[in-house]
Amino acid sequence: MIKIDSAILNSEAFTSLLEKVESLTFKKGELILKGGEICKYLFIVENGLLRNFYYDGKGNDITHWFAKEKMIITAPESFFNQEKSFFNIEAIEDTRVIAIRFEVLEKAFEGSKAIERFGRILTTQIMITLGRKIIDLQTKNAEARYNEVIENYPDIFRRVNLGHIASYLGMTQQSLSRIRNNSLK
Amino acid sequence: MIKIDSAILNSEAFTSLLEKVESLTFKKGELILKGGEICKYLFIVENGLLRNFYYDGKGNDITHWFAKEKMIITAPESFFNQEKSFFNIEAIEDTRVIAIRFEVLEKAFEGSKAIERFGRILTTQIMITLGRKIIDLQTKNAEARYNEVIENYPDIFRRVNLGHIASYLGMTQQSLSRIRNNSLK
DNA sequence: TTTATTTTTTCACATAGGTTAAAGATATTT
DNA sequence: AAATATCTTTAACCTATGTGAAAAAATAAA
Repeated sequence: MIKIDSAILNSEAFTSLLEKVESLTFKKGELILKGGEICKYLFIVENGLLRNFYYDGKGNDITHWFAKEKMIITAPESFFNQEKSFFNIEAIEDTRVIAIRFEVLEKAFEGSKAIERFGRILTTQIMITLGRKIIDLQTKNAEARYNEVIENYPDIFRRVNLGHIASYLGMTQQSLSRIRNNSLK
Repeated sequence: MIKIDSAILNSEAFTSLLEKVESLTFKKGELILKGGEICKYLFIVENGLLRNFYYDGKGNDITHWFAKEKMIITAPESFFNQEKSFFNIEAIEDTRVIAIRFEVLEKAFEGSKAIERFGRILTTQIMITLGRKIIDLQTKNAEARYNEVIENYPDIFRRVNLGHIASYLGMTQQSLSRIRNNSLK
C-alpha cells in the first residue's frame, strides 16, 4: 500500500500536474480495469477504496494491492509500459479518484524535472514495499503475516472483506479464519 | 533480476555518469554489504555474479536477487533512503563491478533530466519484476516456480548453488532436490 | 419482517513442503 | 592423493496450510 507524502502532494510541480487530470467516480463493485485491457490511468484515491487483483480464470482471485484515501494505485506493468494488463482493478467502496492518463503523465515527466523526480521516488518506494512483501511471504508463517497487516493497516483491514485480506496475505480464507480464531484464545 | 537495456547503457547521459563512477573487484565469497550497514553503492556487474540476500541471524538465508553481467544490484531500501540495510550483498564468483555512489547518483539525478528519467524507468521495471514474483509465490507451487526459473535464467541457475536457488524460489534445498529428482522421471 | 445473498466460521480430511538426520558427491586445501 | 570442507541427494516423519463441504452469521433485498 503506497501512500503519497504530503510534501509531494503540495509541491508546485504536482499541483500543476493536477490541473490536467480527471476526477472520476466508481460505484462499489465496479470493475475499473479488466485483465487483458491496457491500463490508461494512474489513480490517486480521494475517498473510498480500490484493489488491484490478479485473476487466473480458474477461481484464483488474489488481491495484490489496496488503496484508500491518498494512496496511489494502478496496474504498473500495464500502465507504465502501455501493454495488456495481467491485473484487474475494482472498487471495494464507492470511490472518487484523481485519474492521471498515461500520456498526461508522460508529458508531465518530459516537461518537468520535478515530476520526473516525483515519479522516480514513487516507484522507488513501491519497489521497496514489494521487496519487503516478498521477504514476508518467504520468512513469515500465515499467523505472523496476519498480525503484521492488522498492525500496519488496521483500518483497511476493517473496511475489506476477509477473502481479500486472505489472498493479499497469501493464504485461503479458511486459514485466515482459523488464525483469527486461534489468536483470540 | 534486472537487466539494463543497452539503449540506456549507450546513452550520452549514462556515459557521462560513468565518468564519475568507481570500478571495484570482489573475491568469490566476499561479503560486500552487511545487514545493518548503510549501502553506499549501486552496482552494475561487469563480470561475475552477486546476490542480495536476507539473513535473520537464525539460519534463514534467503536470496532475493541475483545479478550477473550487465545486471544491476543494490540494497534498494538502504541505498535509496540511505538507511540501515536489512539485506546483505555477497559475491558468488570473483566479480568486477561499476559502483555508483549514492551522492554521485543523486547529483547525476539533479543535474540531468535524462538520468533522472533513467532512474525512474529502472525502478519502474524493478517494481514490475517484483510484482510478478509476488504473484508467482502466491499462485504457483514449488515445481512450477522451479520450472520458471530454469526457463528464464538457465545460466544463472548453472552458476549458483542449489541452496541459493531454493531460497530465491521460496522453498528448502531439500524440496528443490526432490522436485529436480521427480522432474527427471 | 421474511427471503435471498453474501460473508465468515467450522470441521474432517488431504497433501505439499518442511524438518531432521545421514549418506553421497564434489570441490578445496594440505 | 589424503584429508577436510562444502554441496547435493535421499529418506522417514511431521505439520502448516489447503480442500471441500456445510453450518452459522451478517448483510442486503424484497
